[in-house]
Amino acid sequence: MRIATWNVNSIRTRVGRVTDWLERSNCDVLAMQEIKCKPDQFPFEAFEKFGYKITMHGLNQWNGVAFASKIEAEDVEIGFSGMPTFKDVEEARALTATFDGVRLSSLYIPNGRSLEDAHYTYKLEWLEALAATTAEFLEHEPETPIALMGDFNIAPLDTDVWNIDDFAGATHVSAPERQAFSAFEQIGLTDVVRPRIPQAYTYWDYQQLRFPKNEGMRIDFILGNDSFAERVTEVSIERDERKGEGPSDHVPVTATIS
DNA sequence: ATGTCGCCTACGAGGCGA
Repeated sequence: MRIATWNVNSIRTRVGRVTDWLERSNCDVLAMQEIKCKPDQFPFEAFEKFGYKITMHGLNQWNGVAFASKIEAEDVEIGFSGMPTFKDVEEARALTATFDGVRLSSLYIPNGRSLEDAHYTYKLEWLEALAATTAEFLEHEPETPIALMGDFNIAPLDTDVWNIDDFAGATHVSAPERQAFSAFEQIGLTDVVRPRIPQAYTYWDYQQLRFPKNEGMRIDFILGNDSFAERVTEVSIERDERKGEGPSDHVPVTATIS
């Protein structure tokens, strides 16, 4: 089974590129983030044409997460237990389902905006709650293979950004964010891509020629428990998907499991 | 060069979020 995660930055704008990639990539389950639409706006037919079923959660023009899969999604869960709200508003940032016995989450972690912003506190709380709920799940079902997949909006290592000196005082690299990220490792999840691809970016800002200059960030991850990680046979970061006409600012990250 | 993109409202262009 080949799975992938991709922040598509609007599925309505990107539908052609996403279905083109699915057709070429032999992907069984794609976790998408930032679909940026409500259910009545989602281009279901384009995916159905290529044999993919859509499971989605979108509330408005912001955020939004989904799966496109050749495999039936079972036990679908919107959000997660204890998921924080922002100013009492629930956001469309988490969707979980089981595919052939593998439990996968599509996650769009809050950006944080700046270290002084209320969204930064929200980001840290959101990550802490996700780790707590995941830890509880793993205690009850350690044998179930699971993976948290998505745009974490955190660069865990200094080498995950093009120049760490440019990130002084910025989000994505702060100690609290990195600590929140490492909490997933403490509860038994590991990044299944990094051991096989030690250095690569998954995101390049549209601004300031970041991609031509290869000034990117590694912020999209697949974190699996042991039951998942031991089945991984191959991974990739689809850098070519940042090229050409109308790309997302993120590229797909994939894992093949036996 | 603040070298971009995509959403919204509401019909032109500005505001917001990333």
